[in-house]
Amino acid sequence: MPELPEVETTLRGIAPALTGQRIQRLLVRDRRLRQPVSNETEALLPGQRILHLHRRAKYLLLTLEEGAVLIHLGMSGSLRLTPVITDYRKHDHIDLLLESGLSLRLHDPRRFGLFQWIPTPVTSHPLLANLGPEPLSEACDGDYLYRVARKRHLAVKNLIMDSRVLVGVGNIYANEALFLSGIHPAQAAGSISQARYQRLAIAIKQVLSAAIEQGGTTLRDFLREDGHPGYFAQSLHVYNRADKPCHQCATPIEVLRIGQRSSFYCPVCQSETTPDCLPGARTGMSEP
DNA sequence: CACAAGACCTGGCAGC
DNA sequence: TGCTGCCAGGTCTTGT
Repeated sequence: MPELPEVETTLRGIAPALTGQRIQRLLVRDRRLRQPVSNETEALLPGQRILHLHRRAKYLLLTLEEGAVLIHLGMSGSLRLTPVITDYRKHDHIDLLLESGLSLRLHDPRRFGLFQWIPTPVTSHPLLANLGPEPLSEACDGDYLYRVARKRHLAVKNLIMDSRVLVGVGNIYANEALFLSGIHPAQAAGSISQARYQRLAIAIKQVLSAAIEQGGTTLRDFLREDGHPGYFAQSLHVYNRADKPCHQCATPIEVLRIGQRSSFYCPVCQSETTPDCLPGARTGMSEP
């Protein structure tokens, strides 16, 4: 599943093949994505040079001579480079053919992804204008989280998954970061101490960084098949581990619905009475 | 304004 | 074996 680390890994993987390349042709086999691929997109891409690529939240941005291409992988999307555009599979919706002969191909079974030309400056685009800070940036720290959580009553898990507050933290990493910082996912955001938010900020960075490092696995995958589950699963402490023993205290992991999403937690390590110092003993990634 | 729930879509899987 | 129904994921939209 494309979470931030996978998007970052994808970016690093495709950037060398795309940077500086001129787009020869855009082939749209199925325009029905989260937003239909616009006529503008089809008209404006061919002939333009890709100046550079970067990531914002889970969006990939290809900066062109005029405007940019905004790509999102949704829940099931993947990008890969292919030398042959005639050999395509089901759900290979888009091919962006480059002058090198390689093609950037979007594969997305559930079609929640996005592939759209947008004008510059991209930061004023509605989809990008209201995004919170990057979790790996200095702007994301305990003081910031504590500040935005003041007087908020929603579950802390929902707070850190709100893209206006913080981008890139999906369900898996929200669960993991809350475990590492000893916070119950349903606890009201405004009731959590500043010290605990310091731990949470560190845990978010830690879990995302670790996953990006393991992205090497994904990197190899996305050039061939779409790299599916399992690649980071070995490192997960709570996600998808209902009834299995907590890596820290052996208590069975519990599951709860918060904001329509499965939330996994250890009832002992993640309770309001868990002292701030207890999970601190964790080295981060105790081996399963 | 804050928050919750719904919608979108398909593949995979459990249960019959 | 095939059918039904549920679930997963991210984020925008709608409802309370």
